Amino acid sequence: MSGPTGTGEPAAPATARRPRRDAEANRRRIVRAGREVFGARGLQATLNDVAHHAGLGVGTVYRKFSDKRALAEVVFGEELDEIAAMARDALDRDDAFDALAEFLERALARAAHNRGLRELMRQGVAEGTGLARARREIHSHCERLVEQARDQGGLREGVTAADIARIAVMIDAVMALPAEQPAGQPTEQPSELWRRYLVIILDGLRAHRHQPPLPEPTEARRPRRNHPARSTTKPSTG
Amino acid sequence: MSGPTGTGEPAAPATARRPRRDAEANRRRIVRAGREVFGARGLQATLNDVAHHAGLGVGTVYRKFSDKRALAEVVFGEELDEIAAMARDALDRDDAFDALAEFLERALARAAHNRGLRELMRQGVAEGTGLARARREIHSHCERLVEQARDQGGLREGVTAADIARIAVMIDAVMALPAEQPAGQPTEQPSELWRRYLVIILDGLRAHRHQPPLPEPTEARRPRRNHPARSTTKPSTG
DNA sequence: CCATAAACGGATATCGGGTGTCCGCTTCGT
DNA sequence: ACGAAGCGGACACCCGATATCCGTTTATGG
Repeated sequence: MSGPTGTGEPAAPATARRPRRDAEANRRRIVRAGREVFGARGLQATLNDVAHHAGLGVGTVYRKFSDKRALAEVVFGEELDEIAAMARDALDRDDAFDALAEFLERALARAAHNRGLRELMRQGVAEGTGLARARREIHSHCERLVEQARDQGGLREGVTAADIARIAVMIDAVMALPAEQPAGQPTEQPSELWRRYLVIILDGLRAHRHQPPLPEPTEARRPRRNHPARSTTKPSTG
Repeated sequence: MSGPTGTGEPAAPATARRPRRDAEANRRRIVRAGREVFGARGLQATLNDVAHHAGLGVGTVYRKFSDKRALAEVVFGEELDEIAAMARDALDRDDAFDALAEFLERALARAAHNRGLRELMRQGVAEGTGLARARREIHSHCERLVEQARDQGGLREGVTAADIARIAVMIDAVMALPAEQPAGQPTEQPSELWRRYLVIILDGLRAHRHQPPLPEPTEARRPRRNHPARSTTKPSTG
């Protein structure tokens, strides 16, 4: 991430004096705390929260990261890079549809435990940051995966990489749900309910005999059409 | 919130003096403005906003509705009642799956133009309000619809009314997306993209030959299991 | 071991925006 | 026309996030 250093820290002179050992360690502690706090409480956690969680003073945090955005950029940059790696791995699989499905499952499982990451993806990522780079990498891997899956005949006609991103958004929405507990157990562990809907959606994404084309290839054209929610395999006798 | 009257206004004595004509008219204007403003800008719009939009002073609004919640309750009560009516209508159709699909489509089309309504559904509805009543009515209609659709063999095994609600939440999530415009037109009309995903999900909801059971019937049990995202009709040669 | 610069801590000033009140003015209704 | 009911909207209040400032502590190397 050198060259276009857009990470948020004040640039040091080329002939940089080596910083104090403990200062470097603290920086790492802050990033770690950031990951934990943002993960658990979301982006709305304050840098004060992060500082306290790291066992450090607010001042220290603000000296190393000009503001919350700067820290978030580092924290979620790492996170996104790991997800990009998952996508890269998926490219090696034989069955592209399965690869896509498993990638989604792995990436979303990661997101399920990381509220901040989910919020970040929802509100989008500023161009020119390391985040944007990782996001782009993920997207391009997905494009290739989608293409392969379609060539292999496993994927419904008309599905694009953009769809994959939006499916992630949808699944994310059910993760964000209040998580009602029907009866007893006070355990507040993250619900696994989202997997249920991933299965449903993946089944809707598979190639079948006589599927009608999906509406709205990718833009918001043509508000014409009467029953856009009517689709495949009607239970008709035919 | 005494007795069943839970609408939010300060209760008047039983022998109520008829209010001034203009006062009543203003109340209606406020509700109308509330519907428009909350619909367009979401729940975070202030009562000041609503007042201004209604062409009235803030004081007037606060005299009639103690706070934003009170107004929202009236505004979205009406809205939810209309959706409940849609669900009731659906019960008359012959094919229950189609009825369900069309209900979803109609209700979501409504939601697509009403940001406030969507926000409200996302964050849930306080028990004891008129909203909760309407929500319950919708839910129970959905239950019947789901039951019928399953009996008719059109619906995948294990789908419940709660799923329907969560599907609405998922679709809502794509409505909330920033709505990127790929090229030219500056028109900011509400995207119809969500229909695409409704189709996909409905296809995943239809009964097919040899579908495996959905994971997690309704609660968050069993974190065991290795590939929960693997499902139907593998492109296997069989 | 001391001197000194670097790093730290955290109390606190600042800011911003939503909320809801208050009271002088206007309008309705009789 | 007169009093009560209703209205308007400036503004005081509140709350929480942000970021600074400076006295104190600590690493480092001479």
